[in-house]
Amino acid sequence: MTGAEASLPAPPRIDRRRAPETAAKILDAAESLFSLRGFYGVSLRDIAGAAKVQVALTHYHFGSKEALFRAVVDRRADEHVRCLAEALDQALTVQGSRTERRKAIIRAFILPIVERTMRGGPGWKHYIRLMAQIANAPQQEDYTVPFGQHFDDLVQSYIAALKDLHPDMEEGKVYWCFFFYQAMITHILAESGMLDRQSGGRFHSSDLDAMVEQMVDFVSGGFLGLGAGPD
Amino acid sequence: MTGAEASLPAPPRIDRRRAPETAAKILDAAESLFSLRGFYGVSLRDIAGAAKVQVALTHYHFGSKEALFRAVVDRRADEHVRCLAEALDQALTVQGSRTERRKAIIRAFILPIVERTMRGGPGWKHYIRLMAQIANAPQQEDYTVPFGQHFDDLVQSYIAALKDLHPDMEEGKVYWCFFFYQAMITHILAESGMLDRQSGGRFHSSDLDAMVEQMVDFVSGGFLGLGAGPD
DNA sequence: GTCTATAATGGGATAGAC
DNA sequence: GTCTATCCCATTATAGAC
Repeated sequence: MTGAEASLPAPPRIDRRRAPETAAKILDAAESLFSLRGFYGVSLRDIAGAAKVQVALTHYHFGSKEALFRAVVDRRADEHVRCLAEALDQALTVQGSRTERRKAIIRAFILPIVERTMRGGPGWKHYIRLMAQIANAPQQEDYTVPFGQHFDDLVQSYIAALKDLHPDMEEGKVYWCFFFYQAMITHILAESGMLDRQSGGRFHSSDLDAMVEQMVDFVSGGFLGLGAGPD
Repeated sequence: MTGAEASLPAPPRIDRRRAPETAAKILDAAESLFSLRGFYGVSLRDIAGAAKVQVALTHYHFGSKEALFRAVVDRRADEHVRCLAEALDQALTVQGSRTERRKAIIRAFILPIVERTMRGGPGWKHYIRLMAQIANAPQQEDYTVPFGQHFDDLVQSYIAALKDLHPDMEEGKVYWCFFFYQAMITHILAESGMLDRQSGGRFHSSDLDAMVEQMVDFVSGGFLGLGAGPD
């Protein structure tokens, strides 16, 4: 494959540093593979192979497998969190009935994620799937730590907004509602294909646009089921 | 426990096979470890170490790592599925308003699982967590196959019951509701600790008894949000 | 600073002892 | 039929070439 490397006149240091993008290629490959098979299901060889670089370059650029995993999360985390925070801010300006305002907050949590999954390019799609997988990991595996740091305080502001909107609800029930909502999102974004199988192919969990409004209505109804008062 | 087997006059092939329980010990250890770290996150050495048997015995008794994983699932799958089927049958005998009947079906899906998790002993707890982890695995990883086989047709009967109860709902919306419900359950049973962190320890996702009724009310409300008609 | 060659360990699986 | 000693390869990590 590397045939004809016979005559090499004098290429001094012509393309020294031909790897400004090596680290990015490794990150892209790691993001994609980790999101599909999890931290343990992917080896550095798999990642290096997909990125078409030497195995040990993963080590050179990131230090260890766990550090690489963290780097994958960190690359997009700031934008991810900031974007959700902005969506919440905007939702809080919505006027209307309590149901309308509740749905606005609910939608503000799922829509930025779905938007990035569907229209942010493959990298974002993989990143979101990876987030879902981290959130699903039982207990506090070492590698899941970065996710909690970036995310949990943002969730607090969503819950606070929903508490303000429902002073009549028991505080605990607001927590349960949002917890159930997050659980739905987490599972769905992991793209397990469950709906696809069980509906015999008639509906697809990857039809995220169609899903968002169903989900908003379902969760809003769930709040009513747990005691949210009338408009 | 089986102490005092001293005087055995003529034990021809008496304790040949002193390992009737070796396989069970391996299964128990595998069940526990797989449920915590997934298929890839556990090595046969880990399992053998936890079971206090030689590494290669896992191979002797089960043939391969993947076959062992299947064996773990298969051991309890029949009882698991049968128990859910019975719960559905019983729920369908409930009389009352449509909301009451809907909640009965919803409860019949989560309650048998929670019962086994909480009061079926550690083995069941680990098994349920393992089921959740399989359901969360993206796409069709090889090792996830057994789960789908055992489970999907059972889900069909739940969906059919809910369709019967809601002839006024669009068929697709019933699918979405049940899909959302399953997603919630799946994530929660994986025990991610998300609620525990985000509520500052005030509520625990491991308080399953407290959770069941919240969940039933939430999901029932979700059906209303997606167009289920009045009682 | 960037990459290649190589080490040291842990992985699943097997051949043969009892 | 049950278990032990061993194999070969994949894995992460490092030491040193450019």
